[in-house]
Amino acid sequence: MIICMPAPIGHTRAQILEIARGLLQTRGYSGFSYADISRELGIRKASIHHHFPTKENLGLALLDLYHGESLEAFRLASALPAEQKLTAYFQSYEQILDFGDRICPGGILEAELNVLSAGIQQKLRDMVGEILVWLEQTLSEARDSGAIHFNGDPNDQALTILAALQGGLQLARTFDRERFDSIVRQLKQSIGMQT
Amino acid sequence: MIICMPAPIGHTRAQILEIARGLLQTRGYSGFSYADISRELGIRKASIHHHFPTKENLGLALLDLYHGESLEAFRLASALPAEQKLTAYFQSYEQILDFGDRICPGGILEAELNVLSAGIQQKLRDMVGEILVWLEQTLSEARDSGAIHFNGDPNDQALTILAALQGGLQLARTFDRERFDSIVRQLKQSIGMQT
DNA sequence: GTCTATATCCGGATAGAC
DNA sequence: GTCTATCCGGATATAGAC
Repeated sequence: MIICMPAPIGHTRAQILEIARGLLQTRGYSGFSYADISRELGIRKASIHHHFPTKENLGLALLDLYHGESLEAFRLASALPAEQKLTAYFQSYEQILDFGDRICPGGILEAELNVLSAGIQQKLRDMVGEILVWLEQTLSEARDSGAIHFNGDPNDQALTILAALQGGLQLARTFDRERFDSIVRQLKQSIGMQT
Repeated sequence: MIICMPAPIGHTRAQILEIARGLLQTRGYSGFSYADISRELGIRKASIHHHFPTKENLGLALLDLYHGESLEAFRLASALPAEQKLTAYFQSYEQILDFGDRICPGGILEAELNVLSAGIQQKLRDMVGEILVWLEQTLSEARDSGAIHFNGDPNDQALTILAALQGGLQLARTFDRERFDSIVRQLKQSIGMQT
């Protein structure tokens, strides 16, 4: 006897977020629509509005998702020595390229900043700000332990690395993946990290 | 006796391009419309279509404008010693921030790559590709002359610097200008360039 | 070169039946 | 939770008068 399996609670919501994430990272915030999600998921636009009444709701939920994943990654890395934390950090950007046409969500939202609602802008700032703090602390920690070497302010280093990775993904998609590998190689070398 | 002064030939066209440039760099390609230009310039949308029949025409013309300015900057710098060429290059990014809310056109178009027509994508690649070649050559030249010092491939350095400046403008607009100054300081230090 | 007027399409959003 | 149907506004684009 076969019992009809109801979809898990929140399953559709999660699917919408997964599809929207891909669209955001490939086409940008103003570059995707409810119709795009509808087509990919096979349900009507109105059904998507049931889960996310407005596009701003959807955008904020996406940022919550990214933020949660970011915190989880920091938690998982927290037990590792600082140098391995940095390795994992670089890898997280490399993985974005494995999905083909994606770039990092922070980069695309920063590029579109002025067309985003104030609420989304603020969440973006909060999230990227946290990543910068984590990176700065991790760079300090790694330098103190002797695992890496650089002169100057760890804050400057963190900003430069984040900016270069973010811009690097954009360049890689415009040209080819090798350009991103070059940038990672160069960044690691500049802080004396073995590749 | 006052004679009515006709607008110079091509004057309106130039004004449209100037306004569109500002809109592109603040709101992105899909973030601005003919209505925005119409409002700022004080002529009707249909009149703008007379000068640029389609938005793709306008986008291509903007890229031609940027490309021409880039070539002119290289020409002007060509007589300078390599270190001063690099100084001028960094300054050209700093100047973008003086306009307030702008970021670099290459960065924003790369972020929006997948919503651009094939023609615009190609022109973008051509232009950014030329800048990367110029930067790589200038870095080699400056290193050979002893003005700067770095290990590794000048191609990797050029990519990293371009990516960091591009990403740096996006970060600066999201947070504050000081972050961009930090990145420039860090980049200069990493190639042993005095600030 | 600029205008009015209009066509067409698309995006976000809502009402109400099932 | 999903559907059909519909609204509204905005965006690109065209026709044709001045």
